[in-house]
Formats: sequence, C-alpha cells, structure tokens
Amino acid sequence: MTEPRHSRKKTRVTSLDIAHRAAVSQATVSRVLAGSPLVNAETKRRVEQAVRELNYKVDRHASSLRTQRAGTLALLLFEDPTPDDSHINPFFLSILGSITRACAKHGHDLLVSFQQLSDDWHADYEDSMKADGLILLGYGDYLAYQSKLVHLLAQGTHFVRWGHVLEDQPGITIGCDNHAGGRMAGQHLLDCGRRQIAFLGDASTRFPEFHARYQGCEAALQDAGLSMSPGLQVDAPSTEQAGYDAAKVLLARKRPFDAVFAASDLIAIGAMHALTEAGLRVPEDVAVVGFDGTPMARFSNPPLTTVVQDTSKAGALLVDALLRLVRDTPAQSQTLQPTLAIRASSVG
Amino acid sequence: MTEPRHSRKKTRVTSLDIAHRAAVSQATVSRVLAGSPLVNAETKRRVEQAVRELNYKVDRHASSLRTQRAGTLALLLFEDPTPDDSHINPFFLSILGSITRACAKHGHDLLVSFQQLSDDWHADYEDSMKADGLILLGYGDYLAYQSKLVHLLAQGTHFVRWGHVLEDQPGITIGCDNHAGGRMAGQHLLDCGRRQIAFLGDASTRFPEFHARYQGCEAALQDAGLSMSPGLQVDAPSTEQAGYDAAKVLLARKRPFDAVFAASDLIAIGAMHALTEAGLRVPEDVAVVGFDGTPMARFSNPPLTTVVQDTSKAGALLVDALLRLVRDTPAQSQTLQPTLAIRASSVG
DNA sequence: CTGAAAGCGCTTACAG
DNA sequence: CTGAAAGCGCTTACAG
Repeated sequence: MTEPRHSRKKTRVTSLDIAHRAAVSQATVSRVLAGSPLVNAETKRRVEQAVRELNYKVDRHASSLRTQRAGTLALLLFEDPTPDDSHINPFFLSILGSITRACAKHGHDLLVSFQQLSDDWHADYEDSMKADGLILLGYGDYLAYQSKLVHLLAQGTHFVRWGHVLEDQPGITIGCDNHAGGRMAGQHLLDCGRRQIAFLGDASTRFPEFHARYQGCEAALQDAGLSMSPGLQVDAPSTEQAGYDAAKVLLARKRPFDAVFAASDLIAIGAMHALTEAGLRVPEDVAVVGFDGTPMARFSNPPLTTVVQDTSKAGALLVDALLRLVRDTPAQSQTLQPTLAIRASSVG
Repeated sequence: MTEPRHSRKKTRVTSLDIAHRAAVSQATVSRVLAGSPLVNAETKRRVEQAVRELNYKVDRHASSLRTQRAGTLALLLFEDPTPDDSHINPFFLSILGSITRACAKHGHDLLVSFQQLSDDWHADYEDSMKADGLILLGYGDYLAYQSKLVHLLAQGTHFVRWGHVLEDQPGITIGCDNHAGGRMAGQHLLDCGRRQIAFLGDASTRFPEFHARYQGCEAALQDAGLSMSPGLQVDAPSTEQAGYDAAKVLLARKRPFDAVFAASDLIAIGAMHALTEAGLRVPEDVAVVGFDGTPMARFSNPPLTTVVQDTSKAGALLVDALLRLVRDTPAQSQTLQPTLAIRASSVG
C-alpha cells in the first residue's frame, strides 16, 4: 500500500512566475495580492488570472519574514494533572471550536498545544515569530501560574487568558461572571424548595472561578436567610471521576442534604452517578445543578440543569482582545453573563 | 483595565547579536543551533551561553524560508452539517489530543482548522508553506470527499486521513478494524443472551466505517445461525440527538428487540435516553453497546459497554505516517484492533 | 573547525 | 500607476 508514484516533487510557483506570465514586475504581483489600491484594474485582472492558472499561493514564511507578522495565534491549553488526553475538559474544547472559527474569520491561523502546567511555557511561540500572540486556556491552581503570567507580561508577550476576572490580574482576562452564575444556581435550588445545598468542587481562593461560584450560591442562600454548610462542601477538580469520588465522600459524612451544586458539569455527572449508585433518586431525593453548559449535560441521565457559559462568544472575545493587543489598540478584560438551563436533574 | 504601559515593543534578538556577543560569525551561531557536529566544544559553549543570556529564539520564518520546510503539520477536522461548534465529536477530540502530543514529540507544531465539508479545502496550507502536510479527520459522506482526496493526491500534497481502510483508497489511511469491532459487539450481545439486535447508524456504503460495524455484527450473528433484521436498523449520524431520534423511530416501529448496537457512543447515549423515556430498562429490557470508547461512555447512566478505539495510538500513527510522507520515506495504511469495554448497559 | 557570501520569496519605501 | 532595489533572518555550500 506504499504510494511511490505520488511522491513527485512540486515545483514551487513564486510571484516571479506570476510576474512573467502577467508581463508585469514582481512588485506589482505583490501589490495585487496585498489588495493594494494603486494598481490599474486591467493589470490587476491579468495578475489574478495568472495566479489562478498557476494556483499560486503567497509563501507565508517569506511574507512573514518581511512584514514581521506571523498571521497566526497560538492556543495553549493546560490542565493540571490530566495525563490522559481523552479527558480534556469538554468546556475548553467548545471554546477551542469557537476560537478556530474566530481566527478563520480574522484571517489568522491557529497553532494549538496542550501542555501540562508543569511544562515549559513556550513563551517562545512569540519569540520565534511562530505566533503573534497567545491564548491561555485552562483551569488549574491559580497561584501556580500567576507568576508565569507576570513573566509573560514582563517579556512583552501578547496574551489573553480565559479565567476568572479579578481586579489585580496581570494582563487581560475574559471570563464568566461566576458569582452571578453561582447565585442563579442557588436561587434556582431555593425555588425548587431545597434548603441543604452541598457544593462539590474546590472552594478556596486558589481556584478563583470555583470559589466565586460557591460564593454566588451562598449569596443567594443568605438573601433567603440561609447559608451553606462547610460540612457539605467537598473539594474536587473538574473531572467526572473527581465528582464521583467527591460525592462518595459527601455521602460518607452522613449529613443530610437535598441538593448538590457542582462546580462543573463533569463533576455533576460523576456525582449523579455516585448518588444513583447509593440508591438516591435525582431529583426526588437530591436535586443536582452543574456549571458550564457542556453538550453532555443535555444527554446525561437525568438531563442536567446547568449554568451555561456562552463558549461561542467567549472564543470570539478572546480572539478579538488578542488581536487588539497585537495591533496595539486598547483592549480590556471582560465578563460574560451566564444563563441557566433548567432540566430534569433539578425539577422532577 | 487597559494595559498601555506594557505595550513596549520588543527589540528582536537575531543570530547576529548572538554572534557579536560570543565573538564568532553568524554562520557559527546557526551551526550551533542546528546542532552541527562541526563546532568546537568551547565555541559551542560560548554561543549557547549568549543564546541563554539574550533569550534568543531562531526565527521560524527565516529558517523555513531558507530550508523550505515549515516544521508544522495541519489538522483539518471536518464534519458534515454540524453548525454548532460545541458538538464536535469527542472521539475526534481525543485523537486531537494525542496528535498534539505526537507532534510535540517530533518537534513539529500543529495548525488546526475545523471545517465544514462544504468549505474550501485549504489544500493551500501546503501550497503556502504553512504546513508540510495535512491530517484529515472526520466522519462524513464518503463519496462527497473521495474526489477531493484524489485532487489532493494529484497536486502532490502530503496527507493522511483517519477513516475506514479500504483497498482502493486514494492516499494513506489509518483506521480502526471496524468489522472486528462490530463482531465483538455482536458476539458480546449474543453471549448476553440477546437475539434481536437493532442497529442505529447509517449502514450504507456511503459511510464505510458504520457499514463495516454493521457487517461485523451481522457476521457474529450469522456464525450463530442468526441474522440482523433490516427492520431493526435506523440511519443516524454520530450525534446524541440523532441517536435519540433514531431510537424513537425504532420504538415507533413496534418490532420487538432486546439489544441495540449503536454505531457510536454518542448515538448510544442518545438512544439510551429515548429508551428510558419510553419506560424500557437498560439493560434488563434492552442491552446497549456503543462504539468509540469515549470518556463519557464511562459516566453515562448506566455506564456504556462500548468498542474502544485506541485514540492515543491513532494520533501517533497518523503523525508518524505523515512525517514519513513528508520525508519521502515509505509509509502505509494501517488498521488498529479495537477492544471491548464491558459495562452495565449490557450486563445487569 | 570557521567565516564570507549567496539566496530562500516576499514587501515596501523610493523614484519616476 | 509601475519598476528596480534593498532587506527581513536565517542555512548551507564553498574556501580556507
């Protein structure tokens, strides 16, 4: 099944070939391809025809070398200790999808790299001119990479990140209003008549987004004169396995609860599993609400009520902000408002 | 929240700066960075020190322009009519993860693009020197892009695809032994005492992988003197919604069945939903088996028995084969053996 | 082992 | 509106 007969070398078509064929100078070819307005219409037509006939494409490297712009953005997706490729958070993959689309829309290419937080941080994507800027995606220990962000800034690297928006954040961040999302979840559970709400997910300031979700939920309870019980909170990173394990821990404590607010959909789905296994019914015995609005939430069993983040807007905003930075136009951090999708996991 | 104070332009460090600092010629710097053996150890040390001190990175475009190699591969993920980014098949995302890793291992970067089958096919990734070769990923109507593959080959473009391996396939394909996988699923359901197996997923030759899965299952039944009933097959592309809808159609036919073999995990999960909604118990009334081995199969409710494709090997093989093509070394199509993960959706 | 020099294929002032 | 020319930052024969 070898394919030797197809290995013929391509002879590269250059702008000089086009120039000859269109009987103009190479400079003019370049002007036409750059869409310069200072070209005679007829000349332009001839050049474009030659380009089509020879299937000419501008050499990206020659062009970038000359202009000092890569026309490419790099996406660095890092996750804590997730050795298994297949467990990449689907929420980030949704954003990845919309980022590729936004890049295409702006005529940029997208380089992707999935890294561990522990890896080298490849700031050299920009140093080596491979990319004009970086998009950073990933949950993880905030403190662990805070210093790396400062370092990137100091180097003058262009980057934006998805994450929790804080005042003292180095650089530009696009993120969800996690507090508002948490409040929605809490309010909804209250509306469903629940009073003892467990929270699954890290709720320390080291994980700012989860922490804000927790606090938002608590705020809703406090408005109703209630509060979250620390005994009903269990740490968990955003995986199904962690959600499953955390729910087990919660159950083992034998404290009564009638609802679970999970810091992510993955955690929620893992938790529903553990609850079901323990003979509890969702939502009759325990109502469950997730966070993210991933596609799988719609098809879990029962379908999961969840706080939806608009990934498609997220991707567009990330790319927009980064391109502004690259072009030296003012850009700023932004917060997206989430919405609540109510499904059977909370309302029978 | 604007960040004007950080917009200072970086002054690019070039190999000439390194040369000055290390008191050697620019050519020698280049030799050191290329790992040439013809450099004095002491000279090499001085250069490397200067490189470190100035945080120098080779300019990718200058290097690629000179060598005529991009050092980059491009991944084109296309799916039929999937307007919503978020519904990208998780199976492909798993492969994407392992492809990024394989690329990194070989010192290559990865450019990604998610396209509709209907879009232009961007063979120009290679024409414009942006990438040395293409990896094609996606289910879809076989006939619809068969001709595009032929076109790519004719242009001398380097590419590999993930898909069903057929004899008369243009180019190189890495894929799963879908027939063997289908047979495993069928045999397992027989072992579970099931006799009337429904198949959800397109089973025509236009969708070769699904078709082979169907035939593999049928082969298992025939070995047992049984056969698949055409009345128990319903077409469906690989989405949860399609699986849900297909199961509804199946139920509406009111023909008895005691098992469902779904052509993909997504279809299976959607189908389990519809079955549960109709008051059927999985696996007591209907055993369900999926295909792919996606992470969500482990956490569906009940956990899904599924034919597992080794995505991590898949990514490695795709990248290996493509790099061979790029380097003009013989490469060939390959088939991966799937395995069966038995879970509660088929065995009570 | 090292340096001087050519050249990869563009873009963009500069002249006209 | 168009062309001649310089130069982006490398790599790699060619000489020594």
